[in-house]
Amino acid sequence: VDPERPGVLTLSASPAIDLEATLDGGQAFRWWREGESYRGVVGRRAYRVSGRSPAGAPATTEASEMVVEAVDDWPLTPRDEAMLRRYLGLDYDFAAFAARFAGDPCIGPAITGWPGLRVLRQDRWECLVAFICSSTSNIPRIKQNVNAIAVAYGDRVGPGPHDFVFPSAPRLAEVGEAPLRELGLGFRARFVARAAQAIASGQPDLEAVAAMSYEQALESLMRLYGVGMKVADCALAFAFDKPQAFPVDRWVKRALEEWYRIPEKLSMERTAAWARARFGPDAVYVNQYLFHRQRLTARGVSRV
DNA sequence: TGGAAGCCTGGTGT
DNA sequence: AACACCAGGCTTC
Repeated sequence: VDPERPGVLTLSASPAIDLEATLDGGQAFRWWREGESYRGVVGRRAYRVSGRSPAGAPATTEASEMVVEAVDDWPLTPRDEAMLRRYLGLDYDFAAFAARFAGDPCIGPAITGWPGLRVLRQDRWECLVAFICSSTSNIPRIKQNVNAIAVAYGDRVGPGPHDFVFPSAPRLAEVGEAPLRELGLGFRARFVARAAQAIASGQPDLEAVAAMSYEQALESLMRLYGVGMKVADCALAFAFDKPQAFPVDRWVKRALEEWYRIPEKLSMERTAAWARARFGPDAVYVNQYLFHRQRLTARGVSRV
C-alpha cells in the first residue's frame, strides 16, 4: 500500500499474471471485464484489477505490477493486500514449477505460451457452489447461474450490477430448492440447496475440510449430494489449498489421451489417480495448463 | 463394480 | 431465423 495513494494498491508478480486466463478461464466465475481491467468481489469488497500490459495481450515472462483499487474508493489496507495476494496465489513458487515441467512435451510449451496462468485461492463455499453448478454446463452459463444467486440473495457492496457478496450457506439453505430453480439452475438447484443445508449444519465444516489431508477432504466433499469427484477436485484445488488435486473432465481426459498415451477406456477416477501420481504435488497447475491449452487450441487461438 | 440413462436449459452451430 | 444438438457431471438403476 502506497501512503501517497491510499486508494491504489500495487501488487507485483513474476511472471506477470494473465488476468484473462486466470480470472476468466474457468476457475472463477464472477469477474467482469471492464475496459483494461477486471472487476469482481473478494471477501466483502469489490475491486478493479488491472495489469500493466493491455488485457488480452500475451503476458510477459518478466515481473510486472498489477494495480488494484476498491470500487468504493476508500483506502486499501494491509489486510486488503494480504487477502488479494492470497486470492491470486502470489506466494506460489511459479518459477520452480515452470522449471520442473520445462522439458515436458505438452506442459513446457504451454507454460511458454501462457506464462501468466495461475491458480486462484477462492472462497470455499462460493467455489463449491460454482462447481456444483458446472455439471453438464458451460462457462457462460455457470457465470450466469452463480451471479444470479449472488444478485438475488447476496449483500450489495458496490454500485455495479455484479457488486454482490456471494450469499452464505445458511442463507441459501433457507432459500431452498424452488427459488434456485427459478434462477435457471435446472436440476442443479437440488444439489445446491442440499449442499447449503449440509454446510449450514456444519456437516462438514469447510474450514475443517481445508485442514484435512487431500484424501480425507475429497471424501468429505464427495459425501455431499451432487458432488462427485470432478466437482470436489475443482473445489479442493481452487479453494481448499489442495494443489495435488487433479480434476478430470472430458477436455483434460482428451488431452491426457493425446499427450501421455492414456488409454481411452480408463475411467475418470483412474485417470485422475494416474495424473496425481505422475505430476505430483503441483498437479493442479499441470491440470490448468492442459485444460487451457486444449480449450484454446480447440478454439483456434493456440499459442503453442 | 462397471456402465448406461435421465436430468434442466442456455449456448452453439447449422 | 428457427431448430437440433450438445454441454468442463451427478445420481440412480
